[in-house]
Amino acid sequence: MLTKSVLLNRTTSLSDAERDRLESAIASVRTLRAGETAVRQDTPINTSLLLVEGFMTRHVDARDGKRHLVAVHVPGDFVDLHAFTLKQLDHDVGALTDVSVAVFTHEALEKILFEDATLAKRLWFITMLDAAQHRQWIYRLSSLTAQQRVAHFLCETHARLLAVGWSHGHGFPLPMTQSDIGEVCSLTNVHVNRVLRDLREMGLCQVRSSRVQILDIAGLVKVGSFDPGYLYLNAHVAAQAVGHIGDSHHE
Amino acid sequence: MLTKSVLLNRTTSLSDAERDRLESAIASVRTLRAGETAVRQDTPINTSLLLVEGFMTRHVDARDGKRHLVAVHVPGDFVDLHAFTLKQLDHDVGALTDVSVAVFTHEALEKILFEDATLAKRLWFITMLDAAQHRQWIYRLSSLTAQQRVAHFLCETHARLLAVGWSHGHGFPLPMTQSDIGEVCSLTNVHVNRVLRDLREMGLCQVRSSRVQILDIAGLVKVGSFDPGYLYLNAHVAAQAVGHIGDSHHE
DNA sequence: CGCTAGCTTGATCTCACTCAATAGCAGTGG
DNA sequence: CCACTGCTATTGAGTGAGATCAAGCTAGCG
Repeated sequence: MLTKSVLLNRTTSLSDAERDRLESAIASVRTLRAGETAVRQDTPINTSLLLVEGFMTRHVDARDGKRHLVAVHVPGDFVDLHAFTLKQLDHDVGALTDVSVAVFTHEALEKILFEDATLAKRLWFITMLDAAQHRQWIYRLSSLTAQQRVAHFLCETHARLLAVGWSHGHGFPLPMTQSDIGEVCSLTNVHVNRVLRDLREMGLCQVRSSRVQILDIAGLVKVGSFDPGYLYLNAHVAAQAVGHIGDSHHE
Repeated sequence: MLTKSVLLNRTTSLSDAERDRLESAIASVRTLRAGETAVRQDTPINTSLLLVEGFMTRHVDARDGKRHLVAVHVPGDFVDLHAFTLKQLDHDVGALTDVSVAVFTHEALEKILFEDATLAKRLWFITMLDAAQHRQWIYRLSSLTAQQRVAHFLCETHARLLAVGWSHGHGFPLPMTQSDIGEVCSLTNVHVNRVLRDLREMGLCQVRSSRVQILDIAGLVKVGSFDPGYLYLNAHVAAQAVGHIGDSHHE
């Protein structure tokens, strides 16, 4: 089953029994079209979604109609597990591409919480990873320049996709427009464009139509001041994410 | 006991039994001097701290020596409960004032997780509140101007202090320098100074030496586009936080 | 073929930063 | 008591990174 491998990749230390348990808690698998809103702000919900395939976003809408992303989700992410305790969200969840998601009822999660504290702690951990990423996004917005922010975001996304096998070190899918990237880094689409040109001319990476090609990961990491510690990756993936492992070891 | 009332205020829906249970899990109470670092980044820890008295911060250090706050903690906050699952933090925790903190061993928390799933879920919820605040900080940095950011931060802090009885609607303690506020809002101390002057001249609030006096909460809320939904407060406090309850009802 | 969404480049503007100087105030020590 | 130090607050002048405005380009698609 597809979800199984996704769960395996994401939370590496999950035991077989735990994976089985989680998988059997899946109520259904839904698909959404690109652009659809999966969960709307301030709406009571009693399910949480695990992203199986595709990309999703979480974003807050500003009063003036602008929006800002607070998270980009890749396959294997539990996109709104935090709703299990919050019961309603302070932001929207949307599909960036056509996606398929595994639906967990909160009832089923409650059962896990009461019957398998170890697994519950893992789920809690997953939501804490999310918070750690939020903190890094705060750091990115507060302390980095436009060029550094974009580089940092690309490094982060690359690292996370590496962890789930969606990148092999040389490039990865990124189904986002330059305006979308702007909504992550708090930049206008115009300025994102200029920054991407700079990164290209510096020989670091090429970003075009839904795909990022990495030319010099170590350089990109340096420009973005990227340190993957906050992603709590295993050492091997972390090393690869910052370019400390030669590409020749892989594929 | 002091901690009891703090716990009561913060998580309103805690039952007596749960409060007792939590309180009995306290291993010790420590004090720290203003400026001390309670928890250092990337250092393995096996305790979590509940702030009983005083103010604390969580901050990430940038490469260039600058730092940026990712959270300001008020009495009643579980400042590093997230360490229970993460085991080491991606940021520092420091004391803004002299503080006293209740120490919980992760062993004791583990016991709660295994024996009292309902209480464990409340603790999980508390960590999710934290994440919700992180998201709002991202929104603040990305979508608001300097003036709006400062107003928003003041509204947030006021709302949180209202919830724990440290504000009565007209003012509250805020032991932060203008540079500290700058590290929250990603502004220089010089600009924070100008913004505070503006807010004063607009008749909204006065911020001086560790104390904020609120002159027009509704106006401040409006300037900061503040909506306390993300704090998940009870309706009464939320209404008071945005100035929808006349002051005459209180004190 | 025309339409639309996304990408690209140039010119101008502005909000907040930087640099700089002064003032107030608490603590400290002679 | 005053001199001295250090930290915080305040105000002014000049600067710059990124926004805004505007125009043209490219490519997919009905």
